[in-house]
This record gives sequence, structure tokens and C-alpha cells, in this order.
Amino acid sequence: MTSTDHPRRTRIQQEKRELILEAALEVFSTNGFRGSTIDQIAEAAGMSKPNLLYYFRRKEDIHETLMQRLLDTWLAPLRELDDIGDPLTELRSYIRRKLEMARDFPRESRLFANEILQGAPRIMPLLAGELKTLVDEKAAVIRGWMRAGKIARTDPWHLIFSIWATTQHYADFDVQVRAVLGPNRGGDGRFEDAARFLEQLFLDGLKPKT
Amino acid sequence: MTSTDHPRRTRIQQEKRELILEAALEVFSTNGFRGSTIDQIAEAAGMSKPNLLYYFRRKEDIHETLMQRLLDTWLAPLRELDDIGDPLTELRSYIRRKLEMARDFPRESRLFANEILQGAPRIMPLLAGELKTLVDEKAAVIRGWMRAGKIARTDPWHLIFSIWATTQHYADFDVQVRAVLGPNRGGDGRFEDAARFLEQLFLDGLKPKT
DNA sequence: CTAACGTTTGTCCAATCGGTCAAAAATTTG
DNA sequence: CAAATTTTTGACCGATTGGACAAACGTTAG
Repeated sequence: MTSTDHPRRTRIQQEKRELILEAALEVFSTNGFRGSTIDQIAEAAGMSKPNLLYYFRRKEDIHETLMQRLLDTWLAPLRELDDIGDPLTELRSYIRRKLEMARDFPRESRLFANEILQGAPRIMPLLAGELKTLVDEKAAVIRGWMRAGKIARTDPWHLIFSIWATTQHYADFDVQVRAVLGPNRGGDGRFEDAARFLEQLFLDGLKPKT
Repeated sequence: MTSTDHPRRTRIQQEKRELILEAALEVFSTNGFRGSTIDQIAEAAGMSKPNLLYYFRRKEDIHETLMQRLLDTWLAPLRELDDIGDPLTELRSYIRRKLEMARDFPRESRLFANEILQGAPRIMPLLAGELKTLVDEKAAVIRGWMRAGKIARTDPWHLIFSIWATTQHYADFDVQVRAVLGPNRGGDGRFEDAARFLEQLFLDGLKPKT
């Protein structure tokens, strides 16, 4: 075994497949699945359409591979949410990590958003399975913190939703955010502003009444 | 003049155009612009494709009409945000109104989200113009409340973003929300749960330190 | 009735779609 | 080197796309 991946592949196949997936991420994330064409992806990857189809038989195969890889990376921050540390610190760093992902991987966020928006036809089983299991597990952790009086009592699931929504907003709605903030405040500093705001919003809202 | 609209139109034209727009809202909001076909819209509207094209010359015309109408309705809650009442009450009812729109007009929300996700190619001028103006105006109102000590000091723009994000999340990511909450908690009551959670999150976070 | 007008449809078109295939080109292997 | 294998490409296919168009149909006014 030369690699960690399933099928036996040459070095060229590894590289070209990676090239295609990178191009497909760009195209799919801005046009959605049905709105993207193989030609677009092929051109973005710098190869001919039949050549691309030599590495991925069908358009759906590219999208599927992309989504599988995505979900792992995407849920990593939530997996790290741990029962060990201080609850407020844990939540604060979860929010920070999630916001950093929105900043550093906006295309992945938009790819995911596109899929969900259109009814998640290709990843629904993952949502109801793997994702629900993970969220339920972490919701139980958060509930434990509430029972221990470490954070204010509220709905853990909706708390997680609100963290997802507020952080991913800066990736998915980036165009709108920049348009509204204008050239000055919409520059590179907007993520630091967002981080400061979100920290205040969530922490002061979650702080137990003493 | 028989109507309030621009061009002179017969009664049948008014009705059929409305029928088409309703069908197009359904199709565009779930497939995006490029992912939707005229045939799909025509079938959903119960008419033939050439017949549909008799009322709207181009596919883009339907989308454009839809977006123009949408923006007014969509920004209505924010326009109502007023300097008159009690600041915390004003913000709380803004959040409630926005959440009600996510519940009652999810297709409109998804249509808008689709457009923004794909870089807002068709409504960018509106974002940088009308929308920015309105948000800046309301941000000034909120800033006034902060200066008066009525609510905690924070970034008004990002506060508005966070309200948009958290409320629209229940329309745009509805599939995911229901999948994660499961059959019991994901039923009709999920919006009331969300309303309770959001009220707690925002109000306790915005309450001035006394 | 008929003429005028508004509405609907069947047919057609060029462009584009996802995908195939055989052959050429490049690379690896002996 | 030559043979075997992998990679790349041009040409092509049927299906679907957005849209055009003239003919047919329905309705109403005189």
C-alpha cells in the first residue's frame, strides 16, 4: 500500500484528481450543482472535458467526493468541543474556530450551503445520521454545563444552530456583508470586528446570572 | 388607468403573470436561477412553455420581477425598526418579525439566499445602494440607543447581520434543522423554540450592565 | 355574422448539456 | 530499443436548454 485512499492510483491520477476537485470546488460553490457544467470545471482545471471524465466518470462523482471530504473538515470544530475545559472558554473558542473556517474556507461553506438550500438531495442521509448523532452528543455536553450552573439555561440545539448561522453568514453572504459595510469597514478587518461582536453577543448572553 | 402597475395589462395578463411568478418562486428557490428551466416553471404554472414566454419574454425577466418584489417585502421589518419605542422592545420585536418571515415565507428567503450565494450577479446594485443606505440608517438609530445607555455598546452592523443570520437560518437551512432536531422537536414547534432561544440570546446579551 | 384583438399551441432552431469512443500521444516497463 | 500501459484528445451522440414564429384558437365589439 502506497497511500491511504481506497483504490490503487498512480501519482498522476492523485495529482489530477486533486486538481479537478479544487476546480470543482470553485465552480460548484458559486453555481450550485445543476448550475455548473463539466466544461466549466474542466476549463478551470486546465484540461479537456474528456480528460476530466477519464478521472471522474460522472459529474455527480466529483460532487460526491467533494461533499464527503467536506463534511469531515466542516464538523471538526464541533468535534473538538470538549467537556474537559471551562464551558464558556470552550464555547468561545468553538465560535472563534467556526468563524476562522468561514474566513479561510468560504468556498467549502458555500458548497455546503448550496446543497442544503436545494433540499440536501445528495447528503440527506448524512444529516439525519452522522450529523444528528454528533449534534445530539454535543447538545448533551452543553446541557450538562447548564445543569451544573456553568452557563445559562437555554436550548442547546438552537444554540448550536445560532453559532452555525452567525459564523457561516460571513462566508455564505460575504457579498452582501461587504456591500453593506462598504469599502472601509468591509475590508480585511471585518472578520475581527465580527469576532469581537459575536464574542460579546454570545458570552454576555450565556453568562450565568450571579 | 385601471391598475397601479406600469404597463397597461388585461385582467388575464395580471392573473397569468401572478400564476407564473408563484410557480417561478417555487422553482427558482429550490434550484437556483441557472438550475431552473423554463419548462419546469411552465409545468408548475400549468401552461405550455411558449405560453409562458408570451407573458415573460425571457427567463431573466421572471427572476428580475421576482427579486424586485422580494426586496421590498424582505426589508419591511427592518424599515419598521423605529426610534420611538423602547430600544430593547424594538429589537425584540424586530427579531420576532424576522423569524416569522422565515417561517411564513421560506421560499422568498431561499430565493434571496441563492442569489447572494452565487455572488448576487443580478442584484448587486441594490445591495450597495438601497440596502446599504437602509442599514446605515438603522445602524445610526441603534448607535443612538447605545450612546444613551439603553443597550450595550457593540457593533450595530454586525448586530443586524447576526439577526439576519439567525432568523433566516430557519428558512434557508430548514432541511438541516429538521434533520438534526428529529421528528419530535423538529415539528411545528421548532419556530417557537427558536423564538424563545433567540430572545434569550439577544436580550441578555444586549442588556446594559446595571 | 365578421373583423379585431388577445391568447394558446405545435413546431422548429441553434446552442449547450452530460457523456461515449476510438485513436493518438505520452509514459512506464521489460 | 520495443512492448505494454496510461493519459490525452478530437470527433461525435442523443437529450435538453432558452427562445422564435406562424398558425390556430378564443373572445369580444360592432
